[in-house]
Amino acid sequence: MIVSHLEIKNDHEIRSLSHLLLEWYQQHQRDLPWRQTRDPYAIWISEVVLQQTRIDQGTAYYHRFLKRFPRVADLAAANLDDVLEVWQGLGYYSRARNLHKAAQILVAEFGGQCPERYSDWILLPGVGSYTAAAVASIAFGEPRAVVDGNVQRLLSRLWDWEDEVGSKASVHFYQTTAQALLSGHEPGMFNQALMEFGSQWCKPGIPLCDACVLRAHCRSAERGTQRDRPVKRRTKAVPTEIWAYAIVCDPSGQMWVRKRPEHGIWGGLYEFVPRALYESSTDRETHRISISHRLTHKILQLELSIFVLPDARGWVGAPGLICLPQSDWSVRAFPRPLSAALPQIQGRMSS
DNA sequence: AAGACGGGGGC
DNA sequence: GCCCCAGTCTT
Repeated sequence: MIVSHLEIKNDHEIRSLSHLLLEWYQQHQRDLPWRQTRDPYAIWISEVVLQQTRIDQGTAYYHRFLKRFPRVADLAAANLDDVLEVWQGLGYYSRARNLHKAAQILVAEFGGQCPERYSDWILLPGVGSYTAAAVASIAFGEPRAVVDGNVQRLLSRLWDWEDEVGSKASVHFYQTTAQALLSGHEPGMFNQALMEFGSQWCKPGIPLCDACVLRAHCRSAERGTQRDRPVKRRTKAVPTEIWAYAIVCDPSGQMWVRKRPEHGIWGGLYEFVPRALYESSTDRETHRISISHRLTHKILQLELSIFVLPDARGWVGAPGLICLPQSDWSVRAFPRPLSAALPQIQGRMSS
């Protein structure tokens, strides 16, 4: 007979674990901005900002986003370019596009109100099982367990779970185990306790096992397998691509740019003129800037060739290109490595 | 099940 | 240089 993994720890131990966790949380929880509100919109924004993003990096964006778009209706009514401008530099720009679209859906189909239930949240673009569970539990008390990277790490160690993250069995294990632990507790608080503990104590690499209140319940600590949990697929080699751009500009600060397509890398952001669109030119490049930029799945070797013309508008560009005065640079969202190069480009334009 | 999708920080 | 981060969507 197959024994459920939950039976490896009995009901009593499950209750003991969750109780210890909540006690730990009362002592160690951090004072984070989104813990000061019950506004589902603000909590939703915080969850999306924090997807695959460290709290230290995301916090400023959370404040900036809410200040610029305080309510659902403000976000829905905004231009996508303005939303992306606020999101600039944070990465995973589909999050901003999906937030914008979701806000418009809420206005059109939910009367401009945030839904309460997981089953409604999960319907929105950019809201997956984690975010739907987080908002429904934290803002509305729905007993729906969250499973994020912190929770996976913690649970994989407590049970010394050896299946690869992402496998069907693992998805089921993490979800049902977190849900069992949640049972009988205040959902929003418990979910945050679970994540906080994973983040602050059950860390990647070397966790704080010597001072861990759950140590007596941890199969991984018992076996010494902490470093190998959770089990992840081996990372593949990251290929390099060369992206060549022409900076077609003039001393007054005008510069040709174009908006990238909505889908794919840096979707909806602005970039310079692809070198291929300018290669018919007989102009000589005046400067060259090389930038290596590492993404998760590829390394971009950016080659920026600067062409300073007497008057940039004198060039007949290609379809889709626009000539931007310098005063408009800051209101267009550029990918990080390109925006970082702007000051250097500006320096070369006038010299 | 695997890959695309950013950028930054820790060691 | 490698890992990971309050993940989601597409193929």
